Formats: sequence, structure tokens, C-alpha cells
Amino acid sequence: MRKTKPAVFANTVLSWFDQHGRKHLPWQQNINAYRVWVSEIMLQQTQVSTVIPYFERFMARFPTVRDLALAPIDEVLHLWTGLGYYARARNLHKAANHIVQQHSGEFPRRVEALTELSGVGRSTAGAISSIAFGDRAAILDGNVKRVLARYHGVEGWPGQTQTLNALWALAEAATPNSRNADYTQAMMDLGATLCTRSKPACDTCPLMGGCVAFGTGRTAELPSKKPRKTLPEKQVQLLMLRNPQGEILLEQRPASGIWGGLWSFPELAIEDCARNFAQSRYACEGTPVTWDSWRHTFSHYHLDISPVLVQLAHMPTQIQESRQRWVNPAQPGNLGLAAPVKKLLQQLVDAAPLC
DNA sequence: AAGTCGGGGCA
DNA sequence: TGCCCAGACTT
Repeated sequence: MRKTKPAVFANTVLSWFDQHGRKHLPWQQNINAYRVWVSEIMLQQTQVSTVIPYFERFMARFPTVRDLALAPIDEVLHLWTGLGYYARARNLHKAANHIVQQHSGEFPRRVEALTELSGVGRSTAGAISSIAFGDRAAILDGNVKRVLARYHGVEGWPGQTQTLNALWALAEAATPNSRNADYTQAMMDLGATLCTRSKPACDTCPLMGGCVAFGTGRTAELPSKKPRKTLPEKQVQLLMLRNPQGEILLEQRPASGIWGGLWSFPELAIEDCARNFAQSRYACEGTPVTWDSWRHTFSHYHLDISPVLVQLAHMPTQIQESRQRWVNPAQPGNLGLAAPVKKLLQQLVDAAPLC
């Protein structure tokens, strides 16, 4: 497969931006470096719709970098309340003073000088450089990572240094020599509105033709997700209600979620009392006997299962919904059973005589 | 390289 | 619920 030349890639993105890009966000009006900077900081790890009212209030109170520098930090933090990541506000205030004192209140233009500002890393510096000054500088925020990882089929989690370096190289190579402000905004718009994390709108994406992830049907796999060292652990009790005939109560699980649509035992939290649960929900009496627990592992978590057998002296009166039924553990019939359920039914046959 | 900061959106 | 989001910084 022949790689699309950078210029063609950028022109494709820019043409799409001219027709479909966002051009009416608050920080896209009356553009200057200060407004771009504040917006970029607010937008770190924070969604556009959340930022908008904060940005408006912030600009009304601190129209210039000097206003911000002169304000008490408490007032800055007050306007930040609810946005989260409060170190951003402290860094913003610190950097404002740095700009006033070290740059005479004039916003620095060189990327190296921008990176020296507290809270401004490589990507944010690139955003300010390109959007506010129109210089050729690359960004690599979450949106651009997603677009590039999918388009080029970049394997690996972007948090890995190797993967990150590869993405930066692609981002730099793709950056055009003109219209840099529009290109930067276009890449973010593309990632935010079409190349979304889930259900990307590939059918309307201008990059569809050259996109590796689309061509190989792997948009859901790229970019790779953060690997989890240890799977989360959950605990559950499975209640084996056995009636006087030796039958076991099974319930059909909801269609979605784990074991969707399969038949399983009533389930209760590990901290719940099986006797109370049986009485209150099923109006039946019996002494719970807890079996040894064991671990069942799914792709995304460990489930520690504690089986609890309750032998009933009398048939419960209130049960019989369509999603419940009594089954003979030796012949459960033509039902979809989760693996642990099948295992427990077999154990009931083998080792648990009626008592 | 991994952990931390945070509130909201969403499946 | 867990994961992710216009990341940067510290350990």
C-alpha cells in the first residue's frame, strides 16, 4: 500500500475543515495568544462543552495576561472551581507572571519559550504556536493520536514511549507548510467529531480511503487501550435454591452484560446474607451452606464465586416468573448455561445429596 | 516508566 | 461501574 504524501493528507484535512470544521467556538473569536493559551489549558483532559462557560467567565474577569498575573491566586482558583486538575490554574497564574516579568507581558512565540511556561508541554506549545501565530508546529493531543494511530495503523498503547515517539514523528511529518492554524484545528475537529473513540463516522470521513484501521476493520482496536497489569477483582455469591424434589432454581440473565441471556443462579453481593435474601426475595426458609469459592476469570476481570446451597423443606409459594424455572441438575435441559453454572449443577449431582 | 490530578460523559 | 477526555508534571 502506497502511503499518501503529507501534502495530500494535509490538503484533504484542510478541505474537510473548510466545509465541516468548527469555527464558532469562543476561543476561535478575537484570537490572540493569551486566549488560545487559556483555552488550551482548560481543554487539557476536559471536554469542549464543559470548558465553554468556564472560558467565558475567565475571559470576562481576566481579559489580558496582565489582569491574570495581577489577580490573587485564590480568585483564579475560584473561577476554576469545578473544572478539576487545579494544578492547571496554579500553573496558569504562575506562567502569567512569568510572561509579564520575563517577556514584558508580550506572549512568547518560539516553541522553546512556550514550553518553559508552567503547564505548557510539547503539544500545548504546538497548539499555541500554530493556532495563535500560524507557525509550523505539530500537536499530539488525544484527538490527533486517535486519527494518526488509525490512519497509519500504529500498534501499541500511546502511553508507551515507543508508540508516542512514532505518533509524534507522524504528526510532524503530516504538518503542512501553510495554513497551520487551520490544520491544527482541523485535526482536532476530525478527532472530536468524526474519528471518535467509539462508533467513528468513517462513512463521512475524508481520510477513509487511506485509513489502515478502516481498511482492515480495526477502528475499534486502534489506538490500543492501556494495558492493565492486574485485572480488577469482583466477588459474588451464587444462590443455589433446592426444592424438596431436588430441583434447582435458575434465572435468565438480562440480555446485556455478563452472561447475557444465559441461565444462572440468583446472584447476591458478597456482603449480603443468603438467608435474608432467600427469605425476603423468594419467601423461602432454609439453612445456607456455603461451598468453597473459586475464581472465574473473564477478559476484563476476575470473579470470585462463592456458591451457597439452601435446601428448602417446602416449595416456595411466590416463584414462577417466565425468566425463572426449576431444573433437574442432572438434566438441565436445553438451556444456555454459563460455565460456572454448569460446573455447579454437576457438583450438585455428584456430591450433594438431598438433605 | 508509572503514578497523580478531577470532574463529566458515556456505554 | 470503568474508561476516556484539546496532558503535564513528579517520583
